[in-house]
Amino acid sequence: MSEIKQWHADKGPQYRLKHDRLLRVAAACFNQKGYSGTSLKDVARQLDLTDAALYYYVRSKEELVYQCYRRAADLGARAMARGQAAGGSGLERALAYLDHHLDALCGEEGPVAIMSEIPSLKPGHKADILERSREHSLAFEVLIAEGIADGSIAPCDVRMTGNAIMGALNWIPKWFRPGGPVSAAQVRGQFTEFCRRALGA
Amino acid sequence: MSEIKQWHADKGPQYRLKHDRLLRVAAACFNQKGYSGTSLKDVARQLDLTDAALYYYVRSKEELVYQCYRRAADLGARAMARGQAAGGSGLERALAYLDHHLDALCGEEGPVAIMSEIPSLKPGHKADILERSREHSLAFEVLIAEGIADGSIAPCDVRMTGNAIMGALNWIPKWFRPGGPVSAAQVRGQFTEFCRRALGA
DNA sequence: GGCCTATTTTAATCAACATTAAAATTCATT
DNA sequence: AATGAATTTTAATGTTGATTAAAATAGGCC
Repeated sequence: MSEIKQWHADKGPQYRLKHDRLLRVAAACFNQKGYSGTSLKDVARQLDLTDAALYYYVRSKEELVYQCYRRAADLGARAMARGQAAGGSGLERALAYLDHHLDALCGEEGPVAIMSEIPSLKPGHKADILERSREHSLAFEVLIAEGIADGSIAPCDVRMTGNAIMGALNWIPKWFRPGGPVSAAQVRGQFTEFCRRALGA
Repeated sequence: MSEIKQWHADKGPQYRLKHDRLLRVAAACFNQKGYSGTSLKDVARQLDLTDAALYYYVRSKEELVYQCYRRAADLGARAMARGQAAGGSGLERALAYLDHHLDALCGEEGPVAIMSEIPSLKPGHKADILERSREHSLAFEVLIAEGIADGSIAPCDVRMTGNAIMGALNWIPKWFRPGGPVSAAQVRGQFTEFCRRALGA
């Protein structure tokens, strides 16, 4: 990550804006067309740029993917932090986290990349993303465990339950389209409702 | 599909066996290394073959993916059929389906491909897989609706709930490894248990 | 053993993108 | 208007891995 900081450090706010836009557009492309299905030209076209121009913002396609995933991980981590900081029982905090994460997934922060291609990241990047993922899953499992301890969540296999809910969450970008038949608010409400039922004691 | 029938029709049982083995190995590769991360050479190596030899079984890499997905869809459809045929309330049938599908996902039928790369299929294949997917989702939603009608499932947004559970299910091959710390039987039991809680009235 | 088919290999070929280098343009600042 | 940094384009170049064609091998059957 220090590499990226250095790479970005000196650039102005203009740069940052466009770079962020790039990540969102790329995430949308990867989610919709698949990784191998999206060429840099595809991404560039949506930004009114040439494919070559992307290299001003990114070292390689691999790094573009990596940064998309990193962004996704950051958003997830932020949601998790908020959830943990929320008051109430374990269940309430878990749901608060989910609500925040859903907001990121479906809301204005733009599309978030589904991490389907972690394995084809280069070793260092892969390790980084995998570590963050594990951390995230673990944090969620802790929330569940705390909920069980305080009686707000029904006893269950924590690992399994965590995996199930994370899976359901990760899959959302597959079927949710902003501006589609279902609104972000609906998804948010109904999904947390679903989880409340699934977890509640 | 008629194309594949023709392609396979005259081949003997030897062929069929190896072809089936190919699909399983390929599915495992795609799930573990990602689509772009697995070259035909990778797949071939695991079969003690040369990459070129695969073309005796498959027209192209795209078709290999397609057939993996088709196999996944077939297994899903079979599980669904069994679930529908099972007796009991809507909830019981839904759970029966899930149990069968989990069996296929984690059991001896070998690894089942995660459909992450549908968008990069060629139009005809894409349409075919998408249609089957929709059919499958719809069938599951019907089960849920019937469960609500007969009082075995708590009222909920059927579409949303279906998507959530299908997402959780589809994600399983991402974290489940046969021979890993968690047994297939455990996953099966705990996952259906989870769904029972989530759905039950 | 000889013949026909099924299967696999060897050795090229090809094509699609990713990537790079150099040149052109934009744009703020003076 | 002139200068220099930031941004983008044009025009090659490379590389990876899919694909193909022809040749080699294996195996059942007469």
